[in-house]
Amino acid sequence: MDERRDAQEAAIDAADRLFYARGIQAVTMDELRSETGISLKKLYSLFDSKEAILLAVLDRRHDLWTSGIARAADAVSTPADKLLSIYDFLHDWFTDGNYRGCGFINAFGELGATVPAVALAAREQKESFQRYVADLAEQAGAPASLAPQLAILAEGAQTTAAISGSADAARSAREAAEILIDAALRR
Amino acid sequence: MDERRDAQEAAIDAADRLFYARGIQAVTMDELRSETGISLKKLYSLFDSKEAILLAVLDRRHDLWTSGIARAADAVSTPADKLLSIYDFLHDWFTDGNYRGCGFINAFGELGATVPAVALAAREQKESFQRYVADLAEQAGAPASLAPQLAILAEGAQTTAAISGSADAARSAREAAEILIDAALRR
DNA sequence: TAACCTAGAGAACATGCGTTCTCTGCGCAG
DNA sequence: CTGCGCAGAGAACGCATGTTCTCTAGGTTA
Repeated sequence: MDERRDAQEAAIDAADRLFYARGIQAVTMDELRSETGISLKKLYSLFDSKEAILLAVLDRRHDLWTSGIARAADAVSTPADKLLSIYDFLHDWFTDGNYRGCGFINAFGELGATVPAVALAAREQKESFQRYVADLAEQAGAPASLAPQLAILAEGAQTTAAISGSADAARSAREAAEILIDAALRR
Repeated sequence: MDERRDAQEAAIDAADRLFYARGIQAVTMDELRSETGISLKKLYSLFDSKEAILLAVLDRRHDLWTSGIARAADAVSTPADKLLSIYDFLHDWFTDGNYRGCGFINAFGELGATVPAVALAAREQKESFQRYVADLAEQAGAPASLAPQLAILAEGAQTTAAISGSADAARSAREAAEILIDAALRR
């Protein structure tokens, strides 16, 4: 009987879409009900609270991000190319039409100060990404200073693309990353 | 009789502090009243709505940002050093204890999708910064590709510092900027 | 077939919030 | 000194929202 899981997944899916598109507090539980076709009673039997739904959404977003950059990395072979593939992944994301920034940064700005679990989820997501970049940079033989620089480029591209509405930031970040990687390996 | 202006400034000041520290929707008008000592009636005679207060807050934040980076730039002489001074300014900001990310990005994430004026204010702020960087990069004799890269580093440093709670991102961004500027001028 | 039980729908509740309304008290003119 | 007008404080309003409660319908067992 994992129709409970199915219902949870459907709710998380709809919540993710609504929260991301409009902001978390702008989405009411009633809207989530009409969007999913799941009654409020059922929603509250699947999750403890709206906050619990949000945390599940962030969890899933973390998984999607992780598998997305891993898939992009699988398409190339060297560690340096895997690092650069991050910005190609970002470019694809930016151009998908519904892009509105990093969901973790948005959630952090809106609720990070009042809901500690949200701040924690954002921190964990960013730390995990930093580790991913650091691992690849080490494999490429670069000094430890490179990884934070590349991660900052990825973060900056995300917010720049969100506010400008253009995907150009991904290209600029990739160019910058190429130069930084070159410089780090050249020495 | 510019005690009206004074009262407005005081309200904007308190609203900025509260909105920035906790998020906009987390701050009630009643809290703004008790924090400023200005009655609700008076607040609503000074501003049309809570949204109007927020827009005034963003306006002031834009002015403070602009004058802040200008002051940092005044301390050095070459265009390249002025570009690098941006990251020193960021480092000072990150270490001031109450740093919680870029106010425009936070406002954009929370309300950008539902309040068009907020999205507009964020876009204008970022465009203005991009122009500032582009002007300095041109004065330095760098190709047009440099400015977006440096702006992305600044944006990324802001979000990284916000979520990690550390000011290290400013140092990493400055190191990266030095390399990118060098590479852009060398060729 | 009948009694019981479970699960679900959505009405209801309590609270909180942006905004408005009313009443008080002070200053000033006559 | 008295009556008038105005600014301001904060109580009140109406609405929206997260959460809970009740009532119904369908299925299962004896």
